[in-house]
Amino acid sequence: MVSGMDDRTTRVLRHIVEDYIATAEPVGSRTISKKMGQSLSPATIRNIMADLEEAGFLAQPHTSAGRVPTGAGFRYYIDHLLARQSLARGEMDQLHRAAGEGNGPADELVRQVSRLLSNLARQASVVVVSSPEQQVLSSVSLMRAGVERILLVTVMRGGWVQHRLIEGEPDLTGDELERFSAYLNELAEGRTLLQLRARILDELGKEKARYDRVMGRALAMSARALTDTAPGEVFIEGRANILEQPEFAEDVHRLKRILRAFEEKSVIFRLLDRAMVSRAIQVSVGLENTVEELPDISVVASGYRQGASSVGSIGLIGPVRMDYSRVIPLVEYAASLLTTMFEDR
Amino acid sequence: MVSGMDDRTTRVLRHIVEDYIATAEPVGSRTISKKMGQSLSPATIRNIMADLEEAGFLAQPHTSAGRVPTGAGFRYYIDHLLARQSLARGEMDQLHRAAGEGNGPADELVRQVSRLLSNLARQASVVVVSSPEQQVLSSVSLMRAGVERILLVTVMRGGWVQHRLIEGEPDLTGDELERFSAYLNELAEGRTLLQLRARILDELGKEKARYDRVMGRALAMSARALTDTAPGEVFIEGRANILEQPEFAEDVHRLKRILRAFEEKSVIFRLLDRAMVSRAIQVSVGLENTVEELPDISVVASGYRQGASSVGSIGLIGPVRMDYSRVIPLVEYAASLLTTMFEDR
DNA sequence: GGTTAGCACTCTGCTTGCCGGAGTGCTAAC
DNA sequence: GTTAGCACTCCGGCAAGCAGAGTGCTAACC
Repeated sequence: MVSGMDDRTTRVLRHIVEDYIATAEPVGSRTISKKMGQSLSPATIRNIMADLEEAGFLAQPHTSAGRVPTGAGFRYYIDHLLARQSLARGEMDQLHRAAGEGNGPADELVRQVSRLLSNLARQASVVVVSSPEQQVLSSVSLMRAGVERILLVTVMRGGWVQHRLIEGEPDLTGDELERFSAYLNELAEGRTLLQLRARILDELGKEKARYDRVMGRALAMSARALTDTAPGEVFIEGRANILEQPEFAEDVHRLKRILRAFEEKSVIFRLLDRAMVSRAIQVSVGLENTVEELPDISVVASGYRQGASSVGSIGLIGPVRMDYSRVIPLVEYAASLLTTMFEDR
Repeated sequence: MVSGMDDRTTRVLRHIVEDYIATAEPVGSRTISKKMGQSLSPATIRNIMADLEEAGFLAQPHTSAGRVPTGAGFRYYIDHLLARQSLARGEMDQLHRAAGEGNGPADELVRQVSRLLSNLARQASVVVVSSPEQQVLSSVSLMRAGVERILLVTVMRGGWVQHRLIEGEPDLTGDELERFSAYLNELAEGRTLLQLRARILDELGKEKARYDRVMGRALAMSARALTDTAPGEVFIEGRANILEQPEFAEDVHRLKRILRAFEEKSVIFRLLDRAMVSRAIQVSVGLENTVEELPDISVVASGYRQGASSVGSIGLIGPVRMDYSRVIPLVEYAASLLTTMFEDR
């Protein structure tokens, strides 16, 4: 039945969804009839609407209101009926420029792009960066950070920087730190964080035999620091855009739920993780998304890569009633932009 | 006139403000009469209220509503009538524990404390960290960060870590980087970022004479990197608490304004900078605060120090109707906690 | 002379009832 | 299969009415 809808029916569905996206109001048969050039009368449209409602694509808020697309309606629209708008030249340029301005470390880059994406789409934008464990190291350094405190700084190939504090470690001299940093760098050469850890543990066995006390201690300490894994990062920009959407502006409760979610990294991770693994853009509509607390929002997200491996994803979070035809190309472009930016890093 | 208010009048004002803080509703003469143990009849209270209104401390939303404190009313209350609640043992412990958990670099510490402060106060919490230029360096390191990219990492005494990317610099060998890092560290010893910059420029002259090309280039590069100053940081936690307050939950426009402000670092800086320089806690009520876009919010903030110098401030942002008796000690305690935490770093 | 009881007055918020508009579903005719 | 016509439903807005809360004023009280 679903796949068996005839062309006319799907055209009606498309118009309903698009009108609803534009107005946020239930749409009636009259409106659609006009929109379709009066080739069909309102009465006919009503019949078709009844069919669509039966099939689960539309719903009526109450007897004599117009129809509103259901989650399934949106889903069908996105999968089969969506006519993508191509990006305006200007928007592409803006995004490019934003990426250019993010010329600090990787997080700056990502933040700039996210911020602009959020502005262009008038939605809240989210970027997640997966834990960099699988990424290849560019360099490592041990730095003094106060009394009995040492900072282990790791820089990944893409430009991600992390630091972990090692506390309560009796002071090493500057020389020793330098010597050991150099040594660590050798070990790290071309390896991922994970591999480095293994390598260190390996080395630790040998080193012990060689009775170099300082080296031994330093190795043990690094191994320890590299064990508590950093969880990855989340950047959210344009939260205020949420209020641009009438569905949130009116309902304080929903608003509170979504703002709370923004404060929980783990929730955001769960929302975007599907996009992270897949290569194509992901659109989760309402109940489909994996987070029980937020059954009434949509997430449009796409992973970005560095070389062959996915390192994170970028996307938009908003009401189910989103302008997908515009928003999907935007997110795709932003993701591909990040991918190319990371390419030559 | 202001200072000439008799005891009875100020007691009435106090009760009105406190009742209003508790209920967010205009308060009437009857309520106050009861609250004061019926020692005065509602009619008398009404006379006093009329006086207070004339003096500018109260206002009436409309003829037959109760009274609401004005900004001036709150100000007077805070300055003269406030009975501070002492913190509950449990709250102090919680804050302590949060500080203990923030055992990563300084930003972790600050973020944890801010987050808990926000929870305890049920308001949005903000921390600003002033630009670390004036802080004393603990160590410096140059790290490879990809092709023709070098990362300059600086660690301050308090545990603040910064990194700047230097781009388009022809590659130095690992050895050269290490050698130069060591050299930079020597120069940095006990100096602030600002002083280091001066020292480098100084050295640059001499070095040129010595014809060490690598050192010269490295010095020039570092000087360049240290010139574009990082602006300091802002952490905001508990945004969702804003919605706990009826004054914001009802008025979408105000809500939007404040959420937008949260996305602009510079606005937050302006809001908290008075607290940063002063040593005592600062309470700005409504129109008093320096940011035109937000005339109807209050900021309670206090600077925290590291040793003798102020390095930032922590505070709460919320409606003018805040529970100051509770919130002021909380902020004070949080600030002093940060100060002591940074003491032994 | 300050304090208070009493009272008329005002304003809000809630409820009720009513009406027009929008939209539907059904039926019968095309 | 399509459509015109019509009865029906529901919402939103508006006005009227009413109870409740609170005030200001006046006159009496201690």
